[in-house]
Amino acid sequence: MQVPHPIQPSPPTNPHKRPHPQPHHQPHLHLHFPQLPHHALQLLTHLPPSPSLLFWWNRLIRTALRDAAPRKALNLYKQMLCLGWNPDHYTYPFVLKASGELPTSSCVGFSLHSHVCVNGYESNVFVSNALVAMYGKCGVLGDARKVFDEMSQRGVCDGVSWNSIVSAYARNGEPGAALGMFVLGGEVDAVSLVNVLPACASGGKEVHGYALRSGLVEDVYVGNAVVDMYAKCGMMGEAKKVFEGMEVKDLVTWNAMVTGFSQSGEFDDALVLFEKMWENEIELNVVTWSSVISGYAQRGLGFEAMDIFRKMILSRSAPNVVTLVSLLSGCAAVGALIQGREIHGYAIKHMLNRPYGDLGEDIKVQNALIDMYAKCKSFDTAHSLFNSVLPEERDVVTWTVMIGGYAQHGDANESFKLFSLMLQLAYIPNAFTISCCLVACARLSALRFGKQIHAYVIRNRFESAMLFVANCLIDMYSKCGDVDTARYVFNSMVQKNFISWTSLMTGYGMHGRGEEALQIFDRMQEAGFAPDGVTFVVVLYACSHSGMVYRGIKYFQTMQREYGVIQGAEHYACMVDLLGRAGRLNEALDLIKGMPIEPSPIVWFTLLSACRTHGNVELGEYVAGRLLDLESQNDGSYTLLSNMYANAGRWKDVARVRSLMRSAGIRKRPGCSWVQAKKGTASFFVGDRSNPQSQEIYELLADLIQRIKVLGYVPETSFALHDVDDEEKGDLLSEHSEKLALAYGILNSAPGTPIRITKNLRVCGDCHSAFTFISQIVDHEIILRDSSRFHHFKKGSCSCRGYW
DNA sequence: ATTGTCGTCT
Repeated sequence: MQVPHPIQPSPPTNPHKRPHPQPHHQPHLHLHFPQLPHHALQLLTHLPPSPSLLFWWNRLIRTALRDAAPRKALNLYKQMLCLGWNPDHYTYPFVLKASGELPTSSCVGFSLHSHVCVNGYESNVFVSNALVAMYGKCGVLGDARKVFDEMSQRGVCDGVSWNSIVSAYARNGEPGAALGMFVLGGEVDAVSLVNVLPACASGGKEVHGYALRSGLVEDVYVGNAVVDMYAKCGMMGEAKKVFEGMEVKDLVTWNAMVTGFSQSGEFDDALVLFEKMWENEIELNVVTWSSVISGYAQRGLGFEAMDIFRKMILSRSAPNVVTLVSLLSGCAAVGALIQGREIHGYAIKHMLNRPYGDLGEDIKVQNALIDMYAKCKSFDTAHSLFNSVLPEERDVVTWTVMIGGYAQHGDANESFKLFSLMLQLAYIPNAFTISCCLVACARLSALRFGKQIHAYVIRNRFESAMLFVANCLIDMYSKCGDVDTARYVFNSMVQKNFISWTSLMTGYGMHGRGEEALQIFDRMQEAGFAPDGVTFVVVLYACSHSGMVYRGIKYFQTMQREYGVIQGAEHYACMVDLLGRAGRLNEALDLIKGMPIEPSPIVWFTLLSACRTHGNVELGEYVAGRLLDLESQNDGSYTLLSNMYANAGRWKDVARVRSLMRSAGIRKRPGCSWVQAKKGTASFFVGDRSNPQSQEIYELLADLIQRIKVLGYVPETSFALHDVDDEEKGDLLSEHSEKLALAYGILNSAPGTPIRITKNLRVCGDCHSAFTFISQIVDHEIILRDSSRFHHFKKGSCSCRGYW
């Protein structure tokens, strides 16, 4: 068979096959190399290996690389090996580049390296340079450096070698080493600048200056890298200046600006630029679209992200994995299940299980889908999707999204099961996994499990993520009722950030330890952290839960003047709570009336809650009216109003509210409590008799109530009736979920150990009083967490000192 | 032949 000469290939002809239709915009390609890959491959597979024809294999591999199909390139390489061909020093740089572009493991790279050595090409400078680059992209810095050092010992390093090693350090989070090698390298070209600019985290003014002086800034790659460097440093002013000064801009330049604005919080500017790209009829690529979609998604604007996606499809731009992952995270953020399903359909059709597609890419879409379904509370779909991913294809994110989904939106116990299964199957959790488990612990107040996770963290050093993990531990310990251990974790931190301080302060606030919270507030400022809006919410919350009315007012008054933090609706809500708990209802009302911004439902709700506590029906009715105008679907508002009437003995009004609720189709959320004991977590609804120990529980409860009555406990009948629901029988005082949980806790805990109870709603007043008395006669400290705060009952008193 | 810019998840 006649084979075209390799140097000037003439088109191979096959009369039996019509040429494939070629895109119209590539006429030259069509003329010179029609169907090159297809026919050449056919020829090559039928020819005996010969060095003079190796050219064709190399050419095929290069073509695959140009088509951004590295897996295909590697398959070609495999194929040629199978057919008995020997690669040469031209082949290796291509295949090494291909393996570097695969998002998954370095295994391929290692075996290619061994092929290189076996065939004796490691002394070729091109091959060695490609090896350095490949190891850099696979994140194997040590081997990149080893190859580089061997070259430099032989004295064969060229400019490309230096550029490659700089790039290796820069892209693997070693900016210092990258800059060091850049300085050592001496010879500087455009590529050197492009490689070193990402390492200039705190501004690369010098490199930018050099680019200007040398004229290399004219190179559009260099200009883009400069724009991107400023954008990543948050110096959008500088970025914009460079952008406007660039004579040659390309799509990447625009994209870098759009992303820069979006990531530095100036999303409106990003959108302006995006519009401008439309107007200038710049052909947008997948990066542009993904960038805008991710901008919306990160701001929780899932529906807007969806609109951009539709626009993208209409303009015939092909979404890729990144686009879908961004989009799904937007759907997850707003719980947009329908839209999420739409994306799922799109993914099945266009994205998953493609030939030459990469499994390492597929798993990212799968993870994002699982996350989306879990956050949209479709746990069955999420779990079956999770199960459908083969265990060997799962990665740590697959596990983490599933664990996190259950922890935050579903069954936290399920998180624990998954976590232990994950460890059994020898997957390595990362800081995010740990964080999700700690969220689950906090939700259930599962202190024992939380301590096990803490122990795991100590055994398996989390080095660079330790700050993040420790912050999560502080939160977990606080929410599990052990703020002293939270403090211990805080004290032992080598490095603290804003979140560390805020978390601990929140912890003290929750436990009514306002003095300590305010000490932390002062120490935090001494440590150089300026308080912001969130900090003041925490401060005011701590004051109100500790009865520190005067100081709360003081902070509220000075936060704007002295700290420059503008008062938002959330701060007003805290103040209403603070005044309300102290019984200063009219002052709270005046505060709301004087608000410069529209009062949010939560502000009115807080006042209504205070009206109920203090039995001010007249004001309560007014407040309820305002509240229901704003938000008529919240079961809590109706319950408060009804309880308030019950308190005042106005049973007709109670019935009126109940029927109002019924006609609006609103049901009271049932109270539920759970308790940790030796046997694990047990949960109880009102009048619950499903627990196997039910009989003992009710007997113990009756006994306890008899005994505390002697001590002066009087059942508060107003509360007894407050929860009476026409449909619910047996809603008696003694059957409240928290009382059942307490009895279970006493039955199943060793004397002297604290009993930890969590309730989904606010604790009822009668239970609070009963708990106080019971703590006098049992050998247990009782730690009760309700939806508002913690109550530590000890020897006949409660930590909330009446501010509950 | 080899080194180069922009977008993603927990």
